[in-house]
Amino acid sequence: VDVKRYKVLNLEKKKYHHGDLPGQLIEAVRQLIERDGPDDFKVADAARLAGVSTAAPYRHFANRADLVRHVVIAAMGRMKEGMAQAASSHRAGDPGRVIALGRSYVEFASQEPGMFQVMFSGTSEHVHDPELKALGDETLKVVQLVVAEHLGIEIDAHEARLRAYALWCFVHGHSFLHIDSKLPEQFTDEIEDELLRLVGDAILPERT
Amino acid sequence: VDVKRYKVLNLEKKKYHHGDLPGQLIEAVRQLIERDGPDDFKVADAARLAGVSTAAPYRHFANRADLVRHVVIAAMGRMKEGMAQAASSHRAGDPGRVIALGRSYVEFASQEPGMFQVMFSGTSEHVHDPELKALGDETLKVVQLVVAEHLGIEIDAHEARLRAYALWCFVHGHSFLHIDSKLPEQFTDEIEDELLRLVGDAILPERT
DNA sequence: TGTACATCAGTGAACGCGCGTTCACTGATGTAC
DNA sequence: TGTACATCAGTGAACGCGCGTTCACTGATGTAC
Repeated sequence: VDVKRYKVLNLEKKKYHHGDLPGQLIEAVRQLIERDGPDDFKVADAARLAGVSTAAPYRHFANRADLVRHVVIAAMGRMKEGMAQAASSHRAGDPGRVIALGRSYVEFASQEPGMFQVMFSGTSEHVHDPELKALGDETLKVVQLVVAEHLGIEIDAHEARLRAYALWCFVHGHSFLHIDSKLPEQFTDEIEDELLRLVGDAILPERT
Repeated sequence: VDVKRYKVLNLEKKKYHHGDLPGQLIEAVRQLIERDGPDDFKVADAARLAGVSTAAPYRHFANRADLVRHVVIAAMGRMKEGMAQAASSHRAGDPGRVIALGRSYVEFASQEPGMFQVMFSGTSEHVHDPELKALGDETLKVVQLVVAEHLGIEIDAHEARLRAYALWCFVHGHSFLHIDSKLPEQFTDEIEDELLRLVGDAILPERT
């Protein structure tokens, strides 16, 4: 793999002290995960991409897993941010709101497929990290809130939770199938739209 | 990891020639994938588990990836089998049929979580294998057929395909979230039932 | 039915390489006085 | 304001280990005659 083709992130005149190496390593890993696949990036590549020696990362991260953890936290933040924004760009009653929320999720997954897999890769270590769990829960909360408002019921109502989870499953599954290019042939953007609307409507029926 | 705790698969009196080493290696890998995680099994462990030397597998499989490929093919077959059986255990009009189909999918995922991940692990090599793709398509066909019959329309109708895919997304997503133990707290079997019925009904409305 | 031989399916040991991580070091920066 | 010193953030090289894979081999099996 030709790393040299990637421009070194640290563009300014090469200083001995780096400025924000942790941040740039995280960004480097983000890029490498997309380039090489969920778990195939090399710490050394990340270092090179950030323009430092292969030993430098260990001044800031205990080990590879620790680095990944920080990368995932950053990604979760981005995702939650995107969803919160989608939700806040529609009024509470707006039927397009749920669609926008779902689309935001799917979009994240297709823009950062590698990262998406890292975030939801089952038996991976970081599943039980409390910080990550908290972030995940907050994101789910966003969905639950939107659903509850749509249905005009309490956020903690059984119905709200159930339907929110159903929607989550759907976008999650679609995201994965999309990433794995397991979707049926001729799956155009229009069909995706139709799909989102169909499911949104089915699970959160229009209030009349 | 203590391999010795696992009984060697080849129980009969140790013969030099093995009988069905390829099959037993595939079975060994299946077990190891569940034990060690989607991509963490060692070829050497599989060999030990089958009671042969570490070099033996290479008499039957070109390399590790080739072995995995065969393992996945077998798993896909199992999955398809399970779904076909679920479908055939209900009459065409039965509204419980779709539920049974979905449950079969989710059940597979929770019984073989590691394998499920290997089968649907995104950027992994075997995605573009024609034999695997064919198997996957056949499985999707099962779902499409059931959906089409439920709706009383042609299997290739746009509506049938769309709703079949929507259901697929749902069970797929739920399976993954389940595996990643990302499901909301207190998610009992009863709630799962309720969920399946809710979604089934929403996407394939009862004909009245 | 017995022997010669090709072939197949194993073995045990070692090889090799990729890559995470450590080590002894050095250059830069901040603070005390 | 200048110098001494602690501390921090880098470097380049090497280490070490896990594991897939190969190698030269040997034991078992099937077939020809």
